[in-house]
Amino acid sequence: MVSNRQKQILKAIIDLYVETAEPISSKALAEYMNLGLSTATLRNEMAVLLEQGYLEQPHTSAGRVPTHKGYRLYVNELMHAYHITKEDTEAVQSALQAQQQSLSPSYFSPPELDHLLNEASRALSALTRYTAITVSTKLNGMMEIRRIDIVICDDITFVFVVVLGAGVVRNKLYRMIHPVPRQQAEDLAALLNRVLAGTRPGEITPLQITILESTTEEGTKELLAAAIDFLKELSMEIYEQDIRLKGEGNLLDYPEYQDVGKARELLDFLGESAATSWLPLPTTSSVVFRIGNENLAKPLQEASLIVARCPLAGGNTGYVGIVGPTRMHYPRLAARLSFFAKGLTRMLQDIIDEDDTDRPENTPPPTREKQGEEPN
Amino acid sequence: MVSNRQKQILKAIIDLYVETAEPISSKALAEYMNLGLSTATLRNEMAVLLEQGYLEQPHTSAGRVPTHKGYRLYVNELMHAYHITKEDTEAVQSALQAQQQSLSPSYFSPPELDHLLNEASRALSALTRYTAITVSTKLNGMMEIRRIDIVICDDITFVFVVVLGAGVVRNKLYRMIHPVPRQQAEDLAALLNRVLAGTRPGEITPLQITILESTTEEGTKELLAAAIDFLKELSMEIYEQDIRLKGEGNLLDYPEYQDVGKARELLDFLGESAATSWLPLPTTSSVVFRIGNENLAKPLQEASLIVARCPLAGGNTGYVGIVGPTRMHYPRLAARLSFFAKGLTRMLQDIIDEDDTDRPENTPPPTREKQGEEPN
DNA sequence: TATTAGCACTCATGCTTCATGAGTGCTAAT
DNA sequence: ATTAGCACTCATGAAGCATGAGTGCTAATA
Repeated sequence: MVSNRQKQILKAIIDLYVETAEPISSKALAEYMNLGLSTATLRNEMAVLLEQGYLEQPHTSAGRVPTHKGYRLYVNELMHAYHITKEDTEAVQSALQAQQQSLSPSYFSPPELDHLLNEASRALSALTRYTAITVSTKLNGMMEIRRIDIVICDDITFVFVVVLGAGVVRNKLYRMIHPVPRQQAEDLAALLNRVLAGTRPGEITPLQITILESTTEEGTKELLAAAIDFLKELSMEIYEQDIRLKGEGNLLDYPEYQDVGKARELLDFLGESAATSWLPLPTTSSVVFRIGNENLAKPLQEASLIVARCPLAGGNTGYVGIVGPTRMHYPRLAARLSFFAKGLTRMLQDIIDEDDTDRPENTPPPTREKQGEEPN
Repeated sequence: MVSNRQKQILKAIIDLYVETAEPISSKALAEYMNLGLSTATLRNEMAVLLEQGYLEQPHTSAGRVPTHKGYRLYVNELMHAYHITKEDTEAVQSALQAQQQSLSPSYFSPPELDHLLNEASRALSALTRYTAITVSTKLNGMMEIRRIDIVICDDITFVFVVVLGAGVVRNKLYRMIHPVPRQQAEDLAALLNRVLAGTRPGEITPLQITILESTTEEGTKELLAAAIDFLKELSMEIYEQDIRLKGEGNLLDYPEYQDVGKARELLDFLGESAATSWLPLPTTSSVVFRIGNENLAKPLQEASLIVARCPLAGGNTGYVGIVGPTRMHYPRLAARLSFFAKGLTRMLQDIIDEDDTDRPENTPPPTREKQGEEPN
């Protein structure tokens, strides 16, 4: 049981500790809280919190430091909503706008998205002074195939080109063993369009495959197999995540990582890990925290993660987050992160909208439901 | 003037210092060199080298440490060629082969090259225990255009697809203000092929542009402008460099970067710098060194760079290198780097060759001169 | 003339000691 | 339930000191 007053004390300790990075004494706390309470009373309460595992002592005659459990209680119940300042707003917006300008309005390709998110990471790490993480799927699973084409290089070399929604284009070159006559390749392209246009790569049905296979003449079986291979690869990409880290050096600013050994351990882990297994991905629009030993990975045991969801074009989801020592200003960072994620979403939405507004009549209508939002 | 014996002493000091990371005393030197010379003699010689600026003393009663000037003399004149060990060879080869397997034989696209070089950087940093750098141009300037196609999405939306040598494909989506009839777009694609196939993107002549413009009818002027814009963008990419860094954390292993401030300065610089302005790019096949204060960038003043050239497909050039404290084993690292670069070149050459051997008859013959090498 | 033995001098390093004071836990008074 | 008071703990930093590795210089030696 934690009394209300104890919670207030815990909150004050954490707020103060986050600021000073030094163990909090009963005296400092009394001054900071400015209630009518004496240090002795606070010491008693602190002793209870210590007993319950919300605080710990570096050594007998030192102040108290929050434990991971303490931080957890803090983010769950105690922290105030942080109202981002005008400076925050402006910093985020100017950072995003700088990126937006570099995007040509009529064009949006995966490497460009990659570059954009790279820059966004950079901006985020500069903004928060922590190491920034962004995650996105390689391919947006909600985009349907608009068009498939086969570029014929020679009679055994073909490039499949798939144009998806929002101007995303993917291609892959295949080389056949047996030559394929030009006409047959063109026929196959037409067939692929007929059968697959309007479908999402992840949602191609066995029925469609069957139709393709049964309609295809003998000479293009190999080419069709290549096409199916390509589409399968595309559909895999929907589940592959791109992860980017920026501002690793920021960690070295914090007293927690003055020990080079600690810093190296974490930096190595972050550098090696292409996987997102250690990253909590929030399923709602709220920010998620993973504090200290809540992390399974050893190098993260003394670190915290804050991650926000960031809806990208057409129902796809990206994530932005930060890593740092457990002693971080959770409410402020959560607010900034959330604001940043929203800004990024809006910005990408703008681009997509621009691309989708004048959807032509001769392409199949989108099957997806639009979210009910006011048009821009 | 530096006598021969002084050079030998300098060499020994550097070799020993690289190993121990501690100032070298006359006694340690005498033991290490094992000539019949007394410590007093060595001290005299060391005093001369100190005077000449090849050595310095941390404090009066301490051993000697090589200066940047000392290292420079060392790499220029003193160091022995290092013969890489069997372990080195095997490590490099297994690292490269691991990558090679992940490449599908018939397919080679820019993101895949990017991924490959990323992995190569990783392998290099693991191999050398330094921070690895790889540089490549975004587009190989020697590849000629094999085919241009226009994928028609609707009457105002078009995707240009350019297939270059070695299976590299680029595309870009454009949106017109005025609709373009299907037939006209197809005509333009045919025209573009006729005029530009076989040309390198960087070598499109004003004459070719003129031909295109004069042949094009009024309705496709806008589309042609888009095409030219795209080609211009491609030709720009030839001069844009992609730079990748891996293993930043390795730096923290060295005593030189135990000071977090120093480490942060360098890591920040490396993380920020997308530019290659600070990286020496060798013009010959030999390895280039940039030692300590030979670097203009302040954060690199205490660091050294070693860079090897790495010819990529078709006359294009990439670079691989490492960064670390000035105290590094120059001959060994140079040898490893050089070997690594050669391995990478050979591996990419294999892929390209495989792609070029069966060059079809119906594409124009290459205009480039082949280097006189035995076929694989 | 080149080398070396000898010696005084320097100075980083690590150890101990010591004083300081911030901070605690506990007890008894309010 | 709160608090004043007090003895106790212990990190911190300064000061002093011994140690010894390493030097520069001089004079002897080959």
